[in-house]
Amino acid sequence: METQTVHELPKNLDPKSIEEKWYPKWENEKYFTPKEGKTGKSYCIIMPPPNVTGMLHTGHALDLSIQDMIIRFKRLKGFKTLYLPGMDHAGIATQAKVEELIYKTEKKTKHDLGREEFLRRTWKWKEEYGGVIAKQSRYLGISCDWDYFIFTMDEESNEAVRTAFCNLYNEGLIYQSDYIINWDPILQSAISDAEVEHKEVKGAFYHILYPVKDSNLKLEVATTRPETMFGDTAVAVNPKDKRFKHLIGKKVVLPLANKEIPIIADEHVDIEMGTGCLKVTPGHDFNDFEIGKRHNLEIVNILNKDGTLNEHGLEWQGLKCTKARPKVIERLEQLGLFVKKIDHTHQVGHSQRSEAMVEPMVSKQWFLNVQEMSQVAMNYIKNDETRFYPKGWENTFFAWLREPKNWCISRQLWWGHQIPVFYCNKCNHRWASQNKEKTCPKCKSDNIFQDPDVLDTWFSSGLWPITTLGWPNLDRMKKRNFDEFFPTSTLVTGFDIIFFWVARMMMMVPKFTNQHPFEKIYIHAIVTDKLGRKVSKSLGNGIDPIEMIDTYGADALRFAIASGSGYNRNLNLDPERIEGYRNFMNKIWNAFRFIHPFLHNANSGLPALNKLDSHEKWIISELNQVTQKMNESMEEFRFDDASGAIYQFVYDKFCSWFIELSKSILYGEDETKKNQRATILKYCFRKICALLHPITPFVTEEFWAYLKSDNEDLLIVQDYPEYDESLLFVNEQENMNKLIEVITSIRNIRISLNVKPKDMIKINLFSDDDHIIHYFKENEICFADLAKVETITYGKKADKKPTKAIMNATTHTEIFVPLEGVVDLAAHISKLEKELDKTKKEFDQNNNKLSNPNFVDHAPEEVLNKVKEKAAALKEKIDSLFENLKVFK
RNA sequence: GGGCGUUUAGCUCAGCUGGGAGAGCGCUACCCUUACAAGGUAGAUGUCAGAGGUUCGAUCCCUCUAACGCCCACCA
Repeated sequence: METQTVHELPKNLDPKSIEEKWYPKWENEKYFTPKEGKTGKSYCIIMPPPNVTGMLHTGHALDLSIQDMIIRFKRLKGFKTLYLPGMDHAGIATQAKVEELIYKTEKKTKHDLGREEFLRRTWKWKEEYGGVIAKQSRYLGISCDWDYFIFTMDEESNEAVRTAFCNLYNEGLIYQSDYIINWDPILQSAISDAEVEHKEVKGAFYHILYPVKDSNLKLEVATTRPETMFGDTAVAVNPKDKRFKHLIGKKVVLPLANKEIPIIADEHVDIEMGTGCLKVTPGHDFNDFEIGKRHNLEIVNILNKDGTLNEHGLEWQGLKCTKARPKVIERLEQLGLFVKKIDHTHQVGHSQRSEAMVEPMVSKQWFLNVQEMSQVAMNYIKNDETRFYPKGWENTFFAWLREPKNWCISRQLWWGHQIPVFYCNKCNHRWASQNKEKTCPKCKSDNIFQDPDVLDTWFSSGLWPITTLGWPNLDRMKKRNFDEFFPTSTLVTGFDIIFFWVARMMMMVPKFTNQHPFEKIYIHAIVTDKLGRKVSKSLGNGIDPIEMIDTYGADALRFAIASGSGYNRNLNLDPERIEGYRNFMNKIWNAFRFIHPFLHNANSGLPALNKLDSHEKWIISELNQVTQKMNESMEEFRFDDASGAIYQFVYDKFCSWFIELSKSILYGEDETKKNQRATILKYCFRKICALLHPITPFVTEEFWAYLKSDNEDLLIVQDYPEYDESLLFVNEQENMNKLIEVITSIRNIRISLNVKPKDMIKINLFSDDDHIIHYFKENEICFADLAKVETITYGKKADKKPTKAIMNATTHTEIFVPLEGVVDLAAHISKLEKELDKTKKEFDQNNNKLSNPNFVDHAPEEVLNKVKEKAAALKEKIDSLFENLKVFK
C-alpha cells in the first residue's frame, strides 16, 4: 500500500511552482516584517540600494542572496530581523539615460526642455521604467520588508540630505572653492577622484623651445600636452639644478601667445626628468596647480566646458585638445621652436561613467572637508568596533582614508539633490537652508536663487544607514524603529565599493549619530566568468540570473552562490555549477518523495534515546555535527563551508546510507520499528529543512508544509537547529564507518568479478576485533540489502581461509568472497600487491616518524598518539595482505 | 612607482592557529536496482608555480624568482 502513494509527488522538482506559491504568501502575510524573537535582540541589514536604471545582474543576485541568507539565518535564530530595501537615483546614469531617450525620440537636448521639464520627464521615466530590480529581486526569494522601501529622492531622503548638508555647512566643513578638479567634458560636470580611472594611453613627449627674454638662450621643455601651453604661467626648474640657476627670476616669452612668463624655482621639478625644465599650467594640471599656489601664479583657463579650446587658444579656438595638438606642433616647427617627439605611454585619467578623457580644470566647486571624519572612521575599525570579514580588507579601507583628499561633492547635473545653498542677488548674502527659501533672511529681498548644482550621488548614499531608518525626523525614526536597528548589524557588499560607499558611510554616519553605522562588514566576492574575468557588458560574459532562475530555480542559484562565497575575492558562477546544484535540489526532492508516504507513521519529536537503534543514533549524531558546523559557518559568513557541510550530510550520509538502510524496515512487517524509523526520518528531514532554509528557502518551505504539525507556523519563522551534546554518539559513528568501509569493499569485489547486481553472494569476514564482529552480526540485514550478501561466515585472522577466493583487507577486517569455478588469480594478486605497496608507503611515512627520536621528543602527545594508532592500524592491514598473498601465490 | 592578491587533480576552487592532500564538475567501467538516469555502484588523477631557508616535520611560516590579476599614484 505504501508504494502507490509515492506517485503523489512528481518525480522531478518543479522550482517554479514552488517559488510562485511561497513568495507571495511570505510577502502578503507579512513574514518579512520585523517580529520579536526568542533572543530579544534585533538584527538589521540595509540593502545597498540598486540603481533605479539597473536590471538585475549576477552581482546583485550575489549581493542580495547573501544578505538574505544572513537575515533568514538570524530570523530562525530568534532575532527581530529587518532587511531594509531601497533604490538609488543614480544621478549620472539616470540623467544620461533620459537624455539619450529624449534625443532619440524628439531630437531635443535637456537644454531645449529646461531644467524643470527635464526633471519632470525623468520622474516620469522613473515611474514607468525604473525600479525593475525591485520586481526582479523577488524572484530570488529575498525576505526584505518592502513596507520599509525607500528611494534616495523620496521626500524623506531629501530631508536627510538637506539636514546633513546644512549641519556640515554650518560647521564649516562644506566649503566652496576654486580648485582644480576632474572635469568630464562629455557629462560637462565635475567628478570626484574616486570616479576617475587611470588607463594607459599611447602619447608622446614633445620637446619645445621657450626663448628666454633679452637673450639668445632658449629653454627646452618637455610636455605630453603641448596645446596647454596657452595656459602656461611659468617655467619651473629645480633650485639645485646648476644648469639653470642663473636663469631663475628671468622671463621667457611664451611662443605663439607671445606672453612673458617667469622662470621660477620649485622643488617639485625633477632634475633627472625630461629636460629639467617644466612648463607650469596651473589651470590644467594637478601638480602645476600646487606649484601655482606656492608661487602665486596666475591661473589661465584655456578650455570650454566641452573640452574645446577657448579664446586663449587663438586660431585653434573651438578645437578639441587632441585636434589642436598636431596643429600647434606644426606651427612651432615652422617657427623653429620644435625639437623632437618621443613616443611615450602614460596613464591618463578617464571618467568612469562616460569614459571620456578627464580634463583637469579649475572651477568653483563645493567640497567636504573629510580630514577629521576619516580619522573617526578609521578608529572604529582600529578599535574593532566595526569588523571587516575577511579582515584583510581593512587594509584597503585604511589605504583610502589615511591621506584623504577633500571630497568634491558638487555635480553640474540636474537629476539629484540640488545643493541647498541660496544666494541673494541684492545683498550678496549666501546661506544654507533645509527649506525652499523665498526671501533673503538678511535683507528680505525675494531676488534670490538656489545653487544650480546637485550633490554627488554618494553624498546621499553615505547617509543611507540612517536615512533608511527615518533620520532626522523623530516621528519617522520612532516609526522605523531607529533605536532598535541602529547601529545596523552587518553590511554586505563587494570590495569594489569600499572607497565609494563603505568609507563614506563610515565617515558621515558617525558625524550625526556619534556611532558607527555597522557592527560587521562582510565583503563578498566579485562575480567572474569561467575564465576568471570580471563579468561586464563589454565582454558580454554575464550570466542572466533571471534566466538561471527560470532554468534551474532560485534555490539552485542561491546554493551555487553560497557554495562559492566565503573569504574569497572571485566567484565563478558557471551555469554548469548551478545545474549541479539544481541536481542536488532534485536529490533532496526525491529523498522527500521517498519519505513522504511514511510520514503518517511518524510521531513528532524524538523517541527516548535508549530506544534508538545504532543506525538511528549514528544519523542523529552526524546530523548533530553538521548542525554545529552550519551554525559556526553561517556566523562567520563562511557560506561555502556551510553549504558544503549540508550537501555532504544530505547526499553522502542521509541519502546514500540512512535511507538505504531504512528501506527494509519501512517495507517490512514490524510496525513498532517502522513507526520509529519513520519518526527518525521525519525528525532528520525537519532539521535538514531548517538548516538549509537560509540558503534554499523555497524548496524547504515546501517540504515543511508536509512536515509541520497543524499548530506550527511556516518554516521561515521556526527555530534554527542547535548543537546538542546529548545527541553525540561516538561509538555508533565509529561502528558505522567500519560497516560502510566493509560494505564498500564487498561491492568493490563484486564489480571486479562482474557479479550481476541481483546475484547473491556468500562472504567470509575475519577479524580479531570481537566488538566489530558482534556489530556485523547484529547488522547482517545491511549486508543483504546493500551488498547482496546471503550468508556470512565469521572467523579470526589466524583461521584457515578459503583457498579459492578474492579478498580485500581493511585495517580491522579481512573480507573474503569464495568462488566457484575459474578465478583470474594473476589479476587478483597484482591488485593485492598494488594495494600492499600503497599501504606500505603510507605505513612507512608514519613509522619513520616514530623511529625519529626528534619527532618523538618534540611532537605533541596528541599528534604522537595519532601517528602511533595510524601505524598500528596500517600494520594490521599490511599483515593481512601479506599473509594472504602468500597463500594465493 | 607603491600596495594587495593569486599560482593545489583536466576545469572551478576549499584547505582556519605548521603534523592524514580535499570538494564539486568532468573522466573511466558496470548498472533503467524496488525516492532519484537531474540517478546508482565502483574507480583513476596531484614534484600543492620554481629555488632556498626555519623546523623533528612545510601546501601552510620567512626570503628570493617567475607568471597572472586587482587597486592606488601628478612623474612633466
